[in-house]
Amino acid sequence: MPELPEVETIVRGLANRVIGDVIESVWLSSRPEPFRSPIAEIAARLSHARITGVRRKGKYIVFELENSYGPIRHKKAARKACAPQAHRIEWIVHLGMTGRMLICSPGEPIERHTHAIAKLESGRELRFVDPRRFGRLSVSPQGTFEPGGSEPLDITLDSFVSLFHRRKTAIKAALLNQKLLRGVGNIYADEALFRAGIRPRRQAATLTTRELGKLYLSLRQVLAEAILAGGSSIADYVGADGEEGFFQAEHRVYGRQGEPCLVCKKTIKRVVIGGRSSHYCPQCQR
DNA sequence: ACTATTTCCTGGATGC
DNA sequence: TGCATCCAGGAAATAG
Repeated sequence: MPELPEVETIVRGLANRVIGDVIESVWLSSRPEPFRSPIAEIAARLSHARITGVRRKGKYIVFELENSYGPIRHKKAARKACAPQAHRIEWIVHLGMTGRMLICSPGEPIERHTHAIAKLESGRELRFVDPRRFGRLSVSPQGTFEPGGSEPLDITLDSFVSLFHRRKTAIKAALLNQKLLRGVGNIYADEALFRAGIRPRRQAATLTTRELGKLYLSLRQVLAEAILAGGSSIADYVGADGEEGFFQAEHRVYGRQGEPCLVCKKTIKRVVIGGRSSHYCPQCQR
């Protein structure tokens, strides 16, 4: 499941290979689930667009595009604001659980569950494949796409503390809430809580400032380490190049229920919080 | 304004 | 072997 470090890895891989390339044509599947903009609009905006950048926002991949058509005309909003940057748009992709953005040569067989193919001038193809169709794909005028929440690697300690210190929910649920922090998913929430010595069920508001400080550092540390390792690859996830990250070897609690804690040897537990499996050490986490 | 629950999806694992 | 059932989970929608 691609979370912040995986998406960051994918984005870096994509940026190296598609920036400057031009989308010649686009094919979109007739299954509408992944598409969050009208199919005709996606096709029109992507076709003949030059890819000028690829960025990550939370768990979203943002392709920055320049095309020769006019601005996207959304109902009433931003009509005047569009004028000066009329040709700049963003192609937004969320990989959901099982989504992958592949760079392929045209001869490669089309995988089952391929929902979008962008043919590039360089002769390669960008393919969006997603068996479970939890992934999302849309286009929007540049600068208008703004998922809620703060980037965990940019937020200050003070802002981080103020996000959580009054929350009534379990800290695990709060970490997964994308309106607070964006990009943190199940794996890194569990790993950060383990490193901080905090049980996932603890109500956020009961955490001391000291504990929140520890969590802040733990989260940033685990995300940074995972990015350096190229992300985790579990079952469905493979990077843009098709290579796998290797951070999963560093997981200390995620998926290790029943196994001994690497620190104290107590058995790692698995519980469900807010419908999400949560893994923790009953000895090291309080 | 929050919080909790449900929904969407398929393939792999499990059990009989 | 075959078939049914369960489970994984991000985020939007819905309900409380």
